[in-house]
Amino acid sequence: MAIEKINFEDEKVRHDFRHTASHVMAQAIKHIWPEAKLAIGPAIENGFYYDIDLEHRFTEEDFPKIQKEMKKIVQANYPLERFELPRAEALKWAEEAGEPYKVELINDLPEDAIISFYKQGDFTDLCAGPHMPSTGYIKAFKIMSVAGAYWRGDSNRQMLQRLYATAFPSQEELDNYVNMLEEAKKRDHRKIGKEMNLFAFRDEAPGFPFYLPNGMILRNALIDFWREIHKEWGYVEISTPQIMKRTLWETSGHWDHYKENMYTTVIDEEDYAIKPMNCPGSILVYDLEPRSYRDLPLRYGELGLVHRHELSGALHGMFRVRCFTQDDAHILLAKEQIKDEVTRIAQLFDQVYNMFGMEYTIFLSTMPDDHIGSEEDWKKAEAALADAITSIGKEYTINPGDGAFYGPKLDFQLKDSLGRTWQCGTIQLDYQLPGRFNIEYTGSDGQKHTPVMIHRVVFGSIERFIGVLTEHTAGKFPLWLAPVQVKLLTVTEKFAPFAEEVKKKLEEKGLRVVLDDRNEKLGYKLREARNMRDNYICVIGEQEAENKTLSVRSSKAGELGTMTIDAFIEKLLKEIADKAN
RNA sequence: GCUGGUGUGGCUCAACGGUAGAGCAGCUGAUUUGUAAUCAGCAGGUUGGGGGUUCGAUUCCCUCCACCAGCUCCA
Repeated sequence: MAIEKINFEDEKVRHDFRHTASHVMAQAIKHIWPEAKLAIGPAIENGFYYDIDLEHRFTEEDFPKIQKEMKKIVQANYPLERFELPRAEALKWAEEAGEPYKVELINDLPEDAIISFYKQGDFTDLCAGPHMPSTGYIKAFKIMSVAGAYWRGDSNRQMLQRLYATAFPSQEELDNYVNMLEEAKKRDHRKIGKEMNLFAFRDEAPGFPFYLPNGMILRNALIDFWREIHKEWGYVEISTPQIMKRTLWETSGHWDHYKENMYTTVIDEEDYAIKPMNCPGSILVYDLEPRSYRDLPLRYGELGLVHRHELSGALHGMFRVRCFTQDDAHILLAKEQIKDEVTRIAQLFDQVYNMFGMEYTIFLSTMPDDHIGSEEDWKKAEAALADAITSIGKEYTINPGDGAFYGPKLDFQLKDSLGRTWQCGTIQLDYQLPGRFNIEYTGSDGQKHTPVMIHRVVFGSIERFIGVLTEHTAGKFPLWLAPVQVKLLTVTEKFAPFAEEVKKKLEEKGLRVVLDDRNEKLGYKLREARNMRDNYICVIGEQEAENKTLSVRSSKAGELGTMTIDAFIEKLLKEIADKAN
């Protein structure tokens, strides 16, 4: 069977290709361990996997053996033959093949379903398809890892083991992919955070980050910017308590719906909870005085520190922590104002994300099955969100039924420099909370009305955003965020006095400068500064001291040659003012 | 929380039943150096915590903790 050229750019082709590869892996496994019970083997974003029972425990040592067998199957170039069976016969097949998971899958198919199989050589698998015409297409593949997974994604059901792998039409493409993974590993924010002294974790506080001096500079710069831009867009800033009474959380519904994730305490024999979300606090502030339609929309910004008891296995550096600061805002407004307000928020988001040089995609999550409120209100709200996005010329993808029980939402996924995506911003409409707290405003008609609430975050959380930025920039932060903006290196100790002078001059302009005048060779100090990703490195020696200049090197642009101190300052101040990447 | 893996000085790693070793970082001394590691010396560890097996445990077993890869969940 001839192998034709395929268009791997096409998502559908990629899917069929990797789906076929998963069958090749399954066949190889059955060759080596005929007793292995197969569950499912779908194509995923960067490859494919197959879930298998725990009878034979796979380890990395098995990978070469499986890959060798896969190679044989690929070389045999078996055609993939599709055939269909009626339900009873399909069940008989699965039982005779000794595949209990397949039996369950067939049983769960609708009565009238067409049950299809794919056969390649001596291996047949239940599968909807489609596939490549033959196994020979799978030129390059690699088993990546083995991990646990629940049967049918249900944590109450038995554990299976999942073999992750990837496949490409050529060895070169596989190599590129593996290189990308290595690059991603080098950018791991946990590693960079340690190297650059940004943040730390300790066994004494799992999931609770410590900010180190350098990380604090970055964090504060980010927060200063956040305050600036929110002031521009008409927000006022508030701060609400960390700990509030149980009764409040009962009113808000968190005590019923979110208790597992809440830290609680007892004060004077009364139950209290540490806030997992900021919204009830904002409501209490709103409710301090009577409100008029003239006050709306009322935009309460809050850098709220929240605590959530996340499962220990879910913790992941700064991406997933147990206490974090949301760059939150709660906007109280009239129903009619939703579209305009969401448009404004989306514009603010756009401004922020563009500034960091990050592209993003928007998802609209619609009404879930367990929703509250009328279907009509939901439809209107979803339409308002959708309109807001199209009105600023953006597109969105619908995630059906993925909204929160209290309202639909827009999620903003940022794309980093390696093409990975991160959920950061979200805009959630909430029809529920204002009613639960009985807050209202007086309309122009003199009647009382219940406002709608919008919850929204731009960064998501300061912690996650710092993690994303670290990986996006590989630690070479934009100058305005960089902990060390300028590192001065003396060639010998003789030039320390001039270096001190330079340092003072730069610091007077508000620049963050570190002077390294240790008695070490220049190459040594330079290497250290580069490893620390210090933004601008200036060498100060005989030449420079004599001419009052600096020899400048940028971590992003490389050697910049010699320039006067004033020219250097001007360049940096402009870069900071522009918030350039 | 579940499955699997890992845990050795500040960092990166070695030894794997028989008194724990290296490089870097640190300290001291010499060197005064021009764009990615100058040389020498010194110091630093009850091998994550607890328990067990053994004449003897970093090594084997149990348990707890933390981390890593996933699952589930999510900012």
